[in-house]
Amino acid sequence: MFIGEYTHTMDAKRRVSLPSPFREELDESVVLTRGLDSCIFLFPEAAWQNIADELAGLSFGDADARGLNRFLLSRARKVTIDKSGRILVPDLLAEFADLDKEVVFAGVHSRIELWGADQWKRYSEEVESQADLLAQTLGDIGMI
Amino acid sequence: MFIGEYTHTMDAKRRVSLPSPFREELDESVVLTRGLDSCIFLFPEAAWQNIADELAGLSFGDADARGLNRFLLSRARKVTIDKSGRILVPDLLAEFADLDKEVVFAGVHSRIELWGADQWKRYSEEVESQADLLAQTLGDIGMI
DNA sequence: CTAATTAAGTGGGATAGAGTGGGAAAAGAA
DNA sequence: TTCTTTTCCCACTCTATCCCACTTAATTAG
Repeated sequence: MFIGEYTHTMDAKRRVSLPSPFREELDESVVLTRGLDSCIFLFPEAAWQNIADELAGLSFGDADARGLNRFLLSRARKVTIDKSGRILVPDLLAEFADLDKEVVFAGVHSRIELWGADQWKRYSEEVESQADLLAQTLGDIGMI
Repeated sequence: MFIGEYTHTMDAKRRVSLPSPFREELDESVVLTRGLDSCIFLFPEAAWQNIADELAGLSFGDADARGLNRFLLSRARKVTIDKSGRILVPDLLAEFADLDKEVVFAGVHSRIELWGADQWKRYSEEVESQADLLAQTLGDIGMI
């Protein structure tokens, strides 16, 4: 379970350090894939395996299922964590999420999301502006 | 298990490099055959053997089974990976999948699919346009 | 409290390997 | 033979990867 928000810089070689609190829960490789709202999802390898298994269970004969399998699997990448705790962001994904220097790591349940700093800021503001909806949800889950 | 999308160029001799992450999981030869949705399926030799066995087990009297057999088996070709990690795409298959310069390799579970860049782009957009089905499935498989 | 030590985050250089193109030898086809 | 296709080899470019070093912050020792 990943929580917290960290900002790190991606260098010219598209390397970024993983926040050290997250690193402790990860093995030597992780899976990156396209998420929703132009962010990247990062899964521990084991968690990804579960997702892949679910997908494999969809019918091969069904054209929609084939499409989803292609869509979700092809956009994923397994990347290894180097000796100094960094990953190399594949350029297709960096482009998709519009990452440049500043990368925000956000822990969300079983996954970590990678956002470009600008997009993250804009998205956060948008969510905060829907304060009453937020309050409603917090109430529903018994947090306040 | 193959994941990821890679674009490589096929030269005038119809040679294409296999993406190096895939190469690690392959022996010196692979099997190419006609796939569904006008792409080429690439299987590791061992996996192909299982598929061929499965197909052989299908009822011979069933017209659909015979059709599928012919479709998948008749144009299957075993090709060897050369010293620099390339394969030579048989021209019948290249023609079938309408490959020209840009070839997209898509890892989908136990197989790798080869697409012409244009067809891949068109197909991806089509899948992406089904946003509600996509969101539904993401939820179902526990990705979000 | 200060000095020494460790770990985290960042940057750069060097090397090995991936991806690509082309030429020449070898094998078939006409 | 002659022409084409395949196979093998070499070479070039670019990028990923490895290794080392610097900085800052946090931790520990004296």
